[in-house]
Amino acid sequence: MSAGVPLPRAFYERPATDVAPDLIGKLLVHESGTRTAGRIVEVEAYCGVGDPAAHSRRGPTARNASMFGPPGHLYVYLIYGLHWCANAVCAPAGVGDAVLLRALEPTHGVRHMAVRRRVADCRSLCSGPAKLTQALGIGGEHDGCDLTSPSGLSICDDGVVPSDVARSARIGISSGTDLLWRWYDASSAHLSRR
DNA sequence: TGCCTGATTGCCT
DNA sequence: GGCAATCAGGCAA
Repeated sequence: MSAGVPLPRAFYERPATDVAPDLIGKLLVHESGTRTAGRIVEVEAYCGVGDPAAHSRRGPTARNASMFGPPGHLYVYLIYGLHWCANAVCAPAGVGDAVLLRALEPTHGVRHMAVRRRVADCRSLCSGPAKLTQALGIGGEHDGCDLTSPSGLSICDDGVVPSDVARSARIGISSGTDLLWRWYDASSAHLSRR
């Protein structure tokens, strides 16, 4: 089963609100001896300075540096002291746009994901932003890695087109909830749903 | 220097 | 449904 080819950097060099809906249906792939991958079924856009809910709203810091770096790279951060979350950096360097990957439908290495997650239910493997990073073995060491290279972490297009993309307000934030910047595949059984 | 909060999850009642 | 786990960034003193 092919995982397709990595998306080119030009794909990411647009506002996060344009990139986010186009990421639904793509594959997040991690080549680390064994391949683990999943189809993206839920994302949220965070738009740099001006977005009250974005980490980048107050400009670059040591933590969010990669969010202000060139597009097509990964921004990984630690939340609540114990959970890693992964974002695809968008727009030209210096803007601070990123798309949070919130849920995947497991496609490759499901058994390996189950071991990392310590759960058997397929729907619990990647149905949340911190769950998918644990399932794919993503951590702080992957902050800033290039998603357009086929080795390591990448986001690929295998030609599959999502059938039913819907949008809503973002989840888990206290401001900016009036913006409909969450996109998801309404036909998927692997959403984070809360 | 110290306190508070957070793009979450999972266990307990 | 409620809440603890656990820590770095951001801001007040």
